[in-house]
Order: sequence, then C-alpha cells, then structure tokens
Amino acid sequence: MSDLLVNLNSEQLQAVSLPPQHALILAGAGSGKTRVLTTRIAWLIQTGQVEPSGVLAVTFTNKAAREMLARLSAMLPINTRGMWVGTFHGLANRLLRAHWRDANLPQLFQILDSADQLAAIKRLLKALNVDDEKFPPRELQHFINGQKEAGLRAHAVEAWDDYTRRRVELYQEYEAQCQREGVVDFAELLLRSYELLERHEPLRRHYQSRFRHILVDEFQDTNRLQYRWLRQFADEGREGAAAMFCVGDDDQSIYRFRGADVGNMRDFEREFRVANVIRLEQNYRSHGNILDAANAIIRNNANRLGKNLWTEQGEGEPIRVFEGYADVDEARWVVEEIGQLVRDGMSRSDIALLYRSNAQSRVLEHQLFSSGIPYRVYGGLRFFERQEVKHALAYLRLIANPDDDTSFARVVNFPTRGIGARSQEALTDAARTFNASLYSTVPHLSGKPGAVLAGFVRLIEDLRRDTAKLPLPELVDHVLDTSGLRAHYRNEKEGQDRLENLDELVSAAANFLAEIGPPEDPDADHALLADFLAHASLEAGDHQAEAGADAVQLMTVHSAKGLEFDVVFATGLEEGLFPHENSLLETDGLEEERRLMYVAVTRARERLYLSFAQSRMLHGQSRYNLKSRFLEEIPETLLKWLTPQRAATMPGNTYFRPSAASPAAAPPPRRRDDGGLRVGQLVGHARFGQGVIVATEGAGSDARVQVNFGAAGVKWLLLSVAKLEVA
DNA sequence: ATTTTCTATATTTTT
DNA sequence: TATAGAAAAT
Repeated sequence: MSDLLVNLNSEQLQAVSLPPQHALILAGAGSGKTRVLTTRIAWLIQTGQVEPSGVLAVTFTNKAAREMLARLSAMLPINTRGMWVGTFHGLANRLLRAHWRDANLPQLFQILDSADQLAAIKRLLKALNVDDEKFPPRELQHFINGQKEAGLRAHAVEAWDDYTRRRVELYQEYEAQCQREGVVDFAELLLRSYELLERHEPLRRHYQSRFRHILVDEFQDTNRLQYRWLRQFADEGREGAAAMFCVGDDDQSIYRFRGADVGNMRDFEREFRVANVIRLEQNYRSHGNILDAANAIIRNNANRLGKNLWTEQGEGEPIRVFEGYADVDEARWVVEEIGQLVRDGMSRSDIALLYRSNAQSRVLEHQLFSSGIPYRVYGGLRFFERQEVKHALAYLRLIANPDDDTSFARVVNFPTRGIGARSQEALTDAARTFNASLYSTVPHLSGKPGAVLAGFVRLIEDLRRDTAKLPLPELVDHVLDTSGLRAHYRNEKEGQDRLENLDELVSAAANFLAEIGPPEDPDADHALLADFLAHASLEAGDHQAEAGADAVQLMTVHSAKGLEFDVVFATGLEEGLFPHENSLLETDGLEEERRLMYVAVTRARERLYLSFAQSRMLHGQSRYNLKSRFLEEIPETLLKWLTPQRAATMPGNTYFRPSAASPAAAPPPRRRDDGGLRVGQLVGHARFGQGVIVATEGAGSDARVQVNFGAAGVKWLLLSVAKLEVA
C-alpha cells in the first residue's frame, strides 16, 4: 500500500482510493476534506491511473487552489504546471484565452470585476437615457448575473411583464456593449466557455478525452451554471467519461444569496447515478461539547442530506455564554477575557472574534484598541480594489485594449486634464451614433472637445508605443509616471498611502512575472500585460493586513469558513442580527442563517464563547434585541453561563396590567421605579411570545410600550389592553 | 472644475 | 453612526 494512504481513517481511505467512478463526499466540518481531495489526486497519479494532465481540479478561491498545488508538490515529485487546478473563473479564463477566436473574443479581452460591471451598467443606463430610479443599477446587475447563471442569453429569457421585458432589453444592450468593448464579466467567463464547448464539438471531445478525473471542492457552493460547466467536461456522465469526485458539506452552504445552489448535490447524485456517497463524520478539530452544540443546532434544519459529527477527543470545556447590557459591555468583556487568555500563554492569533455583519466590528475594535491589544480585521478593501490601483489598472487596460470604455471613462479626466462633463458627453453621443468605442470615436470629434480628447488619445498611444518592449514591472512603472498618477497623489495631502500602493503594484507585477515564468507567446506585444490584468481581476489580492504580527483575528462568520482557531468568540447572538432580520423574509432564509451559526460554532478547536447584548447601537440608535434562538437550540448541559441567566419563560402568572379604573391597585403607577416596564425589560405576551421593550410612551390609560417580539415583529401595545407578563 | 451640502441607506460576498 | 452619491453652490 502506498504511504500516501497511511494515517487515513477508513472512510477517508475509502474515498481516496475509490475506483474511477463518480463519488460524492459529504465532508463535515473539520473532517479532513482538503486532505482527502489532495491525497486522492496524488494517489491517482502515483499509482499511474492518470497523468497529471488528465486531472481537472476546481476550487472556489485562489487560496484553496494554491494550497492544493502546494500540498500536491509536497506529496509528489512532479511538475504541477500541466495540471488544471484552479478556480472556476480562472479555468474558464484559461480556456477562453486559449480559444479566443472560437469564443468570438479579442485576443486581449479584459475581465470586469463586480465593481467594473456595475460601472459599465451605470454608463449604459446613462447612454440609453434610462431612469435609474426605475431600474436601479445594482438590481439590474443582479438580474443579468442571475440570467447568466441560469445559462440564459437575453433572447432566451421569458418575460411576462413590461418591467422584466425592459430589463431583458437592457440585458441585451449590456451584452452588446461588452462585446463591442471586448470585456467579459465573471458570469460571462463561465457562460462563454460553456457555450464554446457546447457549440464546438471537436473542442469538447478534446477536453472530454483529456480530463479523466474531475475533482470539485466546496461543491455545495456551486451555482447552476458551474454545475452544467462541470457536467460538460464529464460528458454528462456518460459511460467511459471522466469520473467526477465532488466534495462538499450541505450544512456549510452559506452563499445562496450569491447564486449557490445546494440542490446541485442531490442533482449530481441522481444524474450521475452516484453509487459512492461517502460521509466523513469524524471531526479532528473540535472538542466534544463544541461538536455536540453544532450537531444540536443543525439538527433543526429540515433540508439536509444528513450527517452527524463525532470526535475521539474528550468533551473538553463547557461552552461559555455571556450576556451584556449593551454592545459596549459585551466588547469590554471580550477584551478582558482575551487579556486573561493571553496572560495564560495563548497566542493572540489563535483567537478569533466572529460576528454576523461587518458593522459589528467597530465596538470590538474600539475596545481592543484602547486596551492596546493587536488585532487584524478581515474584509474591507482589497489591494486590487483600491481606487489608486484601479486607476492605474485602467491605464494599463487601455494599452492592452483601447475599446474598453469603462477604463476610458475612468481615467479620461483623472488626473484632471480639462476634459469635463461637456466634452465627455459630446464624445459619448458621437460614439453612440457611430456605434463605436469612445477611444475610436475621438478622431471624429471636432472643436474644443475634439482637441482635448485627442490629447488624451495621444497619451495612450505614446504609452503603448513606449512600453511595447519593456519588461512588465518597468512598463507599469512607466505608466504610473507618464499618466500623471504619481504626480497627482504626491500633491494630495493624504496621498502617501496611495503612492505606496502604486509602488506595490509595480512589485505585484514583478512577483507575477517571477511566478509564471517566461511568456508563452513572446511575439504578441503586451500579451503578458493582458495576463497580468486578468490576474488582477480574478484575484483581488489579500485583504489589508499587517501580516506577521501576533494579532487577534476579527472577521464575519462568512469569511471564517474554512478556518479554525483554538478559541472562538461568536458575538452578537441576537434575534434580528443573527439570524438577521432580512433573512426571515426569504424562503429557507432561516435555515441558511442556521448553517451560518453551524459554521461559526465549528470554527473552534478548544474553547467556544457565545455572547449577546440586550441593547446595541445600530445606525446611530439603540436597538433592543432578544437573545438568538440559536442559543436556545443548544442543550443547557453543554453551557456554562458567565452571567446570571434571565428567565427564558415567564414565571407563574404575574400579570402586569395597569388599569385606569383602579389606579391605586396592586401594580404601582410609577412603573419605571419598581423594575416594571423599562426599556430593555423582558416581557411575555400570550400571542406574540417573549419580547423586549424597546420604547415607552404616554402615561395612565394612554400608556403604550413598543415591544420587539423577534420573529413575531415589533409591536406597539396599549398597556390598558395588552396583557403583559413581567419576568 | 471643485467644493460643500444634502439625502438616502445600511447582511453576508470565494470569483 | 458613517458613508456614498447626488445636487447645489462656489
């Protein structure tokens, strides 16, 4: 037996060494998913069952792809360059670059990231004089991407109402604009390559016979188009076709809002007649109590393929629960606790603070900062998304492809060179009538606009000529100087960081060059530049981070997926926040929130803290929330309350009912003083259940209180009418 | 062309 | 609260 297979448990071993048949691996959190995937590839190659070139391995993130390649080269003495390992979008890009003519694209086509796409849509609406109140650009973007992910071109979309008919027209116009400009968005990468193979049978046959093993990571996060894309390579699962090996966890599907469709797992099982469904249920990450809590939570979901994690490790510590009066108290407690952990010898980087939404990081950051504890926040602007970098990239893109109107519009007057709104409008109108790109329309323009714009075109032409033979980093450097970007930021008061980022872009170009080696086609001018630009679009770069330092990790639960920490604080466990109130309106929204909670809990190795606060500042005002229902789903026996637990159910029948008829009766009229009805007070209602008082108003028989009943909504109740129980 | 003032809006976000 | 984007003022 190969030494690759030692130290695998029996299910892992079974999965890794499966015959070339379709397989679905249901891999629970911390069950060794990545290990199984990479070992499977290594084993197939080492046993001579497949050549490296016969492997197609797909991941969602560049990080995951890089990690897979790194692990593979550690396991096998092979050159990984012939292997197709990458993200869906990266591989689609690779395909389209190789067959750009057949795909009806310019050789140096550019890739729009989400922000570029939005800008392109806004520009389109403006050019067509469409009211962007009626057709909000973001909504249109979502619509277009949704259609593409369903595999539908504009002509194939069924529209039953005028509104949708118009949106379809705009989808059509958007496509025409992209085609004219030689740009493709993320969804287009997939759809275009899918259609290419569908239309081009010899090409399809070629890839179908080349790839013998297709392996997919995070399969629960695939969208419909991605699934069909994969199915095409596997020849729809026909006899003799490639074997599909899909690894995923339906319980960790948390990207439905981005088009992910867990249904792909069931469809895969059915359509490919998958005989091998293997469950990896042994968890190597967390202690027993943590796993028990995770299992207890996820058990409440109805739509599951079914799985129960277990561990050989002991039950470990209880799960600690803290209730704060306000978000500030919660944050203060978190920071104190961290201080203690660090004093006990724990590394700060082994501690994670998780929250549902980014806005919640502020209070935590504030407390950490005042205590002088180093921390690192994930999320926010990434390198290639920064304004100055985007501007620089726009110049580079114009060199590679002058028809890219998005880039043209972005920098035609940045730095300002006297090309104001009037000139730009004249150009847009002319381009529209010529049905040509902005760049190519400039020579047709006369008068003052014509003159100033010609100056800009000359700048780009000069840049293209002067950089044609320059190595990539020097090319970038030259553009930064000649475009005037560097000078602009030098003169800006707060421009220092931006200048540094521009320098960083030159380094990024150098790194890129070093990584990919010599260009494949040295004759094509700027081919390397186009590759670099694709890289910039497909990999937005690391979130800003002071790497190296031993810092506490702050991130949303979403970005924590796939990570693990010795100690995890899951904060803000409140109704309305987690589960988020918006999710309750969506079908199956609550189940997705619960999966999110499951992800949060399973990040912890040794110690898990769960916390919530009675009041929290949100959008500038205090909100009063109930504790999250997910807390109630964890058996009490696993918990250790660090604060006294407030009654979960109302004791007895202590009705509180002020009555105008008998003002002197038992419940005193001055409720504020006696611990009766205060803001933040927990109350019970026969129909709406448990709630928390958010506001009070009026007095005597007019006295009203506003109560947040969580799922049942926020209600105003007249005290003289409503029966309220007081805890 | 640039600055200021206002107004709407506020989950999550691998590519 | 804070931020982005638009409208208005300079």
